[in-house]
Amino acid sequence: MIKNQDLNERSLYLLKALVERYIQDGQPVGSRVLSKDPNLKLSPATIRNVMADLEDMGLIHSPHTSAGRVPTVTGYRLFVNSLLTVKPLESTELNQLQTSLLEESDEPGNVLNKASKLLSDVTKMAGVVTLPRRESVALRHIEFLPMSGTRVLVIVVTDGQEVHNKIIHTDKVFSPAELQQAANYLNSVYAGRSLSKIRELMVKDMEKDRNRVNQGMIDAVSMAQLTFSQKPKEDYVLSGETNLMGFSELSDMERLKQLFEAFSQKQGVIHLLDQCLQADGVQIFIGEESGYRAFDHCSLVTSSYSINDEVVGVLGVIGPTRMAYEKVIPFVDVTAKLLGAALNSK
Amino acid sequence: MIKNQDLNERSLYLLKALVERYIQDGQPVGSRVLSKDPNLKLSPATIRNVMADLEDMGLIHSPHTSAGRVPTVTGYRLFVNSLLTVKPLESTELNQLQTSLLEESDEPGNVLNKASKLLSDVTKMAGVVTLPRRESVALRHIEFLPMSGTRVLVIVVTDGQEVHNKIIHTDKVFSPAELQQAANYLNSVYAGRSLSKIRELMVKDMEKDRNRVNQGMIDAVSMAQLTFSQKPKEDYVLSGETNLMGFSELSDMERLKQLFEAFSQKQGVIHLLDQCLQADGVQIFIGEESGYRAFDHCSLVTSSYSINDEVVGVLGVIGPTRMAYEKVIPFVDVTAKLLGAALNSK
DNA sequence: GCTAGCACTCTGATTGGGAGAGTGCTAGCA
DNA sequence: TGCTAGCACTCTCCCAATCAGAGTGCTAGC
Repeated sequence: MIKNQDLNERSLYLLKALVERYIQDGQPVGSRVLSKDPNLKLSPATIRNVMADLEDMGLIHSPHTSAGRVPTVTGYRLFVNSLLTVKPLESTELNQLQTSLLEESDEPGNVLNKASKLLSDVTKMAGVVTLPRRESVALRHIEFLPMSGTRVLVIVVTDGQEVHNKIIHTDKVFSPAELQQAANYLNSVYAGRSLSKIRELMVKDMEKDRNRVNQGMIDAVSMAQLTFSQKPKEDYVLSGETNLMGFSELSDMERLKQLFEAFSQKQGVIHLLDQCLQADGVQIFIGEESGYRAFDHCSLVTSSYSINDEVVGVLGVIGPTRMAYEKVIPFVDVTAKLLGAALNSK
Repeated sequence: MIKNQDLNERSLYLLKALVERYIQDGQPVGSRVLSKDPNLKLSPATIRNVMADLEDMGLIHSPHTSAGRVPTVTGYRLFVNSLLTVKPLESTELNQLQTSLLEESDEPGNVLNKASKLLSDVTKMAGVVTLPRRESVALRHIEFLPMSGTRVLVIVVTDGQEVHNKIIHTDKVFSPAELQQAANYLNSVYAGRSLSKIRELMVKDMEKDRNRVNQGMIDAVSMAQLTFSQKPKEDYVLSGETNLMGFSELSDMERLKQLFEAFSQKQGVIHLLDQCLQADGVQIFIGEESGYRAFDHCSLVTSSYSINDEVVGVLGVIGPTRMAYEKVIPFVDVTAKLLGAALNSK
């Protein structure tokens, strides 16, 4: 990896100017243009020499002989890591964000939608927000409804403002009253705990109270186990995909198709986003760095968000590698914090 | 409107051949090509004369002087209305459809997903299925959960395999027990009725039993009214949008963007689909016929589907005007019937 | 009423030239 | 040694011209 020590200050400044310029107008940047930089009192010829060095180091590259230079992924990376001067949000913008996220809404789960839309609207790129991981989120309420035969509809309400439902197949047929009883039992004992905790507790409780266990409790627990046994399907909310169709770097239909297919297949994207769960603060994938072909010509700026100090999800922005990182990064950062706050306060 | 009486048999046959040919290979069809049709023993020159007539009537048109002919919307319309020879599904295909739709799944609402995916997979275009209208679907279960302050989370389970939830704001703060009671009351009295019926009944019941009404009932009914007062947001499941990116007639990025924006804004598309709720059997919009700019270069083949003999939703296929109507039409028709059956049987 | 023939038109692919932009290299200057 | 001026070179983009191919409309004749 290239560190900034490997380059003198002038080269770094030149790289910075070049990347900024390229991000601004999307054209390969030539030596003449850069020579006009007031901080850089150099002739085009000198700049060409420096650029040749940068090219040797793989930081920039020229599409063809007479076409100025364009940053490579490595170039962007160096830029983002050490040259970028982040523009913090203005307080008015921040207030606006805050109010629009905290605004009341009559549908649970809508905060996520709003966050996603916010991300895409502000950046004019695509916004994405993963649903809070059910695992680490507290159970608020569980409910069993009889369907035909041994099929039972389970409704799980969690702290993350989410209502999940699935169908389980029980061993025997339960009466509505029995189901009600089971739900009551589970609600009274386990509400407020995280799902992973609950799973753990259930085993212990059954062991410990073995002698005081009755059939109703066994039924209740076995139904809960059926419900929580499989990992819940992770999912995300995406918005502003269509914004991506406006970018010339994504105008290749085949590429665009692959990108959109990735969006609708979801698992690939989820896997990518999951990698950001661990990371602290803003995480960035530039171009091929994501290792995911469909995203080769995109960058992804993400940040995780938390409910009650526990990281539960990731949100971010997807756009062309040529994006205004200095604005997007702080924006994603703030939005993640605000979303966490919005989910906490409920 | 042009009727087939206005044209002699030969012209009609020629139009049919032309449309079929154009659908097959997407190139403007010239007189030479059609003259090779074994049923049409005519020289290219004669065919040109006939084509000139068809062009005068607005049924076909040529992109430029030396480029063969292409059907216009009116041409397609005549073709679809009276010339089309529909290919019924083979029984093996039908069985396959049936099994894949009836297949068990552990998530409610998944049948709709599957239907949509089926539509897109088979046709290689986009598939769409509207969610069953809650209005005309029976209430199975209602549940109130307290949130902070006067906010109450309402969960409504309907016959259409759907779990809906929304947040209402009550006038006063209710205890969990009161909420439970209210739900119990509503479930015992109104379960099994359609929502529109329930709304009607609630008013009557309150009038009739005025003397026997207690506070609990009033609370229950007022909460139900809060829940059912607004028209529920209609929605649909879309799949295979990306298939549309492969069609040359939709390769214009601006157009494509508008189409995809329409998909994600939803209301326009919903409005369009709603028009098919009334109609019996398969309904087709060709190109501009839909009156919706974003769909100008698309056709929409739809059919309504029913639960318990009541029409509750619409499903269909979206693709370029140049599509294999003779296959798509019966397929959409059958899928709608199968989906109805799948929803009924649960 | 059908067809053969012909002039005409339009597209699309190919070619060549010229303007513009930007480069690499070299030689000279501080 | 580092910077710069100058110059030849290369590549793209745009334009115009050309040409083959496809398909038409029209006319005259069967």
